[in-house]
Amino acid sequence: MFFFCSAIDETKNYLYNELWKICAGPLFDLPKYGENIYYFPQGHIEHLEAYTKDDLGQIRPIFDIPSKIRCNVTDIQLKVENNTDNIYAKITLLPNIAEGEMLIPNGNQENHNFVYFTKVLSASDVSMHGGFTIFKRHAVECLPLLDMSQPTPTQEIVAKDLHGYEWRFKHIFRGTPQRHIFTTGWSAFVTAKKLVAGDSFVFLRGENGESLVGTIRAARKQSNILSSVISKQCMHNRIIASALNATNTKCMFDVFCKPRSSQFVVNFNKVIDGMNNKFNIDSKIMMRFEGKDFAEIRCSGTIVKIHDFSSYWRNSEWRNLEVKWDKPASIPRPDKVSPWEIELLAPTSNVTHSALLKNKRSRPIDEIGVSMWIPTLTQSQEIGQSSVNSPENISKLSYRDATGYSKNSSDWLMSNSIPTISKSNENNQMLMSINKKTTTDTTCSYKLFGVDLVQMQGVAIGRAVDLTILDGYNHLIDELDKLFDLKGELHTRNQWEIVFKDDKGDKMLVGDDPWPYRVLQHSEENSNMFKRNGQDHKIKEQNL
Amino acid sequence: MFFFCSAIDETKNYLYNELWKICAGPLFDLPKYGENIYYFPQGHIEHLEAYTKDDLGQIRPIFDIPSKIRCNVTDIQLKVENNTDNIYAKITLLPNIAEGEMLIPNGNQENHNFVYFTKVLSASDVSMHGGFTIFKRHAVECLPLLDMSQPTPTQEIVAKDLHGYEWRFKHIFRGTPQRHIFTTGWSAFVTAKKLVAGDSFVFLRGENGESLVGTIRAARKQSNILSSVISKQCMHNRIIASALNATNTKCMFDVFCKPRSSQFVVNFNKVIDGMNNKFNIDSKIMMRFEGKDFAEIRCSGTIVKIHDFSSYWRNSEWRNLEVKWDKPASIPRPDKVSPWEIELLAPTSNVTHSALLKNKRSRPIDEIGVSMWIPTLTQSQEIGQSSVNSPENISKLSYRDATGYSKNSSDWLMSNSIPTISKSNENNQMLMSINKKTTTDTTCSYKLFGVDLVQMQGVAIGRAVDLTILDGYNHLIDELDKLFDLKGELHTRNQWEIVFKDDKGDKMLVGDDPWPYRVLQHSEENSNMFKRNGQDHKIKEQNL
DNA sequence: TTGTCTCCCACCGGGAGACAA
DNA sequence: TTGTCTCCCGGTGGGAGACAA
Repeated sequence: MFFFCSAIDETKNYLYNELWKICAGPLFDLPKYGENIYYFPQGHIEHLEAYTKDDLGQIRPIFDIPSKIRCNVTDIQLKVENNTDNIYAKITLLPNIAEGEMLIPNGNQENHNFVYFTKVLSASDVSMHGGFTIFKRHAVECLPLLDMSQPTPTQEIVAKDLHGYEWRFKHIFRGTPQRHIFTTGWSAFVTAKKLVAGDSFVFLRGENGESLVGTIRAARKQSNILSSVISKQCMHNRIIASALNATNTKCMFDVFCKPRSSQFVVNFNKVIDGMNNKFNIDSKIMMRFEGKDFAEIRCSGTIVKIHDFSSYWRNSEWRNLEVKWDKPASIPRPDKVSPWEIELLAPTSNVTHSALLKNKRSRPIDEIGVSMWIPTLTQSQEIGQSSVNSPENISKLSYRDATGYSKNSSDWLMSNSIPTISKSNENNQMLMSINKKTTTDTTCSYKLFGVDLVQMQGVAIGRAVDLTILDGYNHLIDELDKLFDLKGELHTRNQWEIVFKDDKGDKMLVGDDPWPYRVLQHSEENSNMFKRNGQDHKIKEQNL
Repeated sequence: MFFFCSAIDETKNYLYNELWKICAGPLFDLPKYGENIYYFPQGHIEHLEAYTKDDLGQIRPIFDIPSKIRCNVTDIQLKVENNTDNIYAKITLLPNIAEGEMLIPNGNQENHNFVYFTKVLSASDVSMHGGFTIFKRHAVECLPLLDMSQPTPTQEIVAKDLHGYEWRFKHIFRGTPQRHIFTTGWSAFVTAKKLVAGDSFVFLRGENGESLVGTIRAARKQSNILSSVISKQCMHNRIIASALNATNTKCMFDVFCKPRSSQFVVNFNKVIDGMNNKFNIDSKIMMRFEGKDFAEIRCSGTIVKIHDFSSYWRNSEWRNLEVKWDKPASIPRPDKVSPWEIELLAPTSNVTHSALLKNKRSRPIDEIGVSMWIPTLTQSQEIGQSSVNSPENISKLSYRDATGYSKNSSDWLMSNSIPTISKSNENNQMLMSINKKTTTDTTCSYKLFGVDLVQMQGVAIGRAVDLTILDGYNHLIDELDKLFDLKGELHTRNQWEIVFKDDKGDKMLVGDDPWPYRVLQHSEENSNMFKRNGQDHKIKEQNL
């Protein structure tokens, strides 16, 4: 059976959204409310065709509709299929008549803290006998603390899934050597969710103690083949009708997007930037993919053909570049890509420079291949019975990628036109200042990603903030507030200002530029995801 | 999940079709190849709406399309949903331009024999402990004989379902008192098919020993809600597009029909006849429904309103009659019906007569209410160890309905314009003659439905044929052949002719008129269906 | 630290007759 | 004849430590 059903509304709190985004993976580009996007009917058809078994061949659109339609996002609903736990987004699009962005209602996007972990399930985890082994780190950081004075400490974990259905797990600390295990309740979960080894389990715990669980299936065969009643022809008609309607009447219409499938709703600027790139035959390009265990992998290739227009869509840029990939890969890769999906690799510094000037979002890449974040956890991570909720216990989780290249932060910084942190200038200092407004230029500086020194009001305090684990300005401010025990004063911004300053002295106020949307993703040596973000165990002490 | 999938082709033998028809129930009017029908887009929308959860309210069709479209049936495929066992028919329709019937390829519709039973499952049948109790009659007549010399006779029954999947049941005769039980394998079947008490189990056994099993769900909540991705709007568009296309281009199109839902493909003559009826306010009418346990029940009512046209469809006769039912019923009944769904009850004999003249398909009804076939099984039905495959053992299964009114045969006979067998003339003689062609008018006559005398070549032999258990002429000829041990001579028709003759001496040759399509259905005191048709135990001896 | 194995035993569910409707 | 009950017992599967990677 193949049911779509919206999740129960009560569950759609911030945790629900966070879980949804974790399940969607880091490469899924969820648009924001009010965002200016391009809708590609051609990509929409391609998207839906992935879910039909009957291949009737390419159907020529009857009507002369544009290959892309500029729209504003007027609604986003994060949903989940009832029986498969597959997630999808219902996105409402309004074709925009006038240029420019919509006025976005500045919803009070409250800042919530949570912790989460994901684990790729082992054969034992899904085996008939026994339960689910929780990594010690995950248990310590994401589960309520057990009463270790007991001989075999036990508690019941209650967590809802995306449907709002409640699951109960017995969390026990036993065995020789001792370990954290989910026993009673786990088997039912595995059976109900039809989990197999290689699938992933996601556990989230919010600041109020509320817990959510989710699943991410390993890239297996697409099991959601649509009913034959809903023919390919019908889907085509539906899409063409929507697109026609959109261009003619400028009425809102809904599209349904699934992660790990054709992304036919793309940010307007991203499309424009991508098309501005001068791709030629033999251009070297790079594209990001989701590899095994949700790690982002980058593949380089060469453009071998450029289709000026599709046979059926006039002047379509959708997958108009044919690419030959440099190396074979275990993941499926398309041979035709769209300009905005890839980055141009500059063969000469000359071209690199022009590309940088033309497209501020592109950046030079030092090394092509897997560029994963390797966590360098300190020994102090072992948390004992002591309270972890005081500023004194706040410490740093330092992540550094294999190349020393601060990927996520550079994305963010580059969008602010601040010089790139890359291998070539990894020793530059990037300062973030929190200045008391009454005072002048005494700054506290933060060592970002283990690169910079840390000061506050001129006093070096040797603490760092990992931007990669933060989701936005409010979150950052929260962290800083807690870091210095400012008791919320930073939030009001009456007494403090937060300034970013690079090594050349250029400054920018926090909030001047949008925090880029991204689902953070850290891959570890065993490729399990881990995110550290919560209230109780948020930031741990680091000895400098 | 909600998958449609065509059954494996190998299973689509005659038994598959018979099982499908049994599951569809007696009221489902499956069209025939080449049949002239009316397609009602309005009814199609209503049909599909029954499977959508979102009620967006009535959507006004944009285009001006006719409320009914005359078509020929060019293909019929009997299908089954993969996970629910719900059956549906894919019917290909060709809008007909010229009047008249299509030339129907006279496919060699081979005559096959089979036996079957259905049982409404008791709480014990689906309970955790134990198996499925088979009624003794069903076991004796439909299952291979057990070796009763054993202390606990046992055999394995292997049967395929509509998907071609093979199920194995241990058939054992045990207990005190002894009874036939399916044990091993039954529980798995119940679990897999998600059967609950009240659902029905169907077992079919063909002449070659092949067995099929099926399920009929009790009228429960419709569980097949379509995906929200497939919106109501999309379905409407699809139907309107199909209908538009049909009227404009005269191209073939497919529709999917489900039993026990709006019948939007209706025989052309049935529609015309229905519309020819002069329905007025306060007209008394009768309509057939499927009651509990698939028994046909008849409900009488009064027309309280006639809509001359629908708001959205011009001159639509679809459900244009509003009915107030005389008595409350446990089954859901529509308050709006279409003329061809109901029969006009004549308040005066005058009107009755005119109705009969106008519409040869209508007939007077003696009694409103349940008119079920009550089997009058003879004691000789107890089959022992003796061979049952010889003509000597052939006997009669006599069915007679509660009113003495030979329902099925009268349908058939009336369509041949031979005087009605009804309560008023139940003592009339209806003769079927098998004449050796070389001889003249010495006839053998058969007592039909226990009314007539039996002769052959002028010799009374006191045997009868129950037309209600036969599916066509070939089947009839088979039975007669076996009845008189003619060793296939009847089939060649070289030496014999088969003639129907009524009490006024009117004759008709067998084969002159199409055997009416019908799924035979006999309801018993416990309302379980039973059909007696097989080879091994086909017709049993009757002492006259 | 964590994956896998095997052992153990409680419990579930299939299969039987008892008994009554 | 057939529906329901209870009893019985064997297999399954959840839960435990052992042990190795």
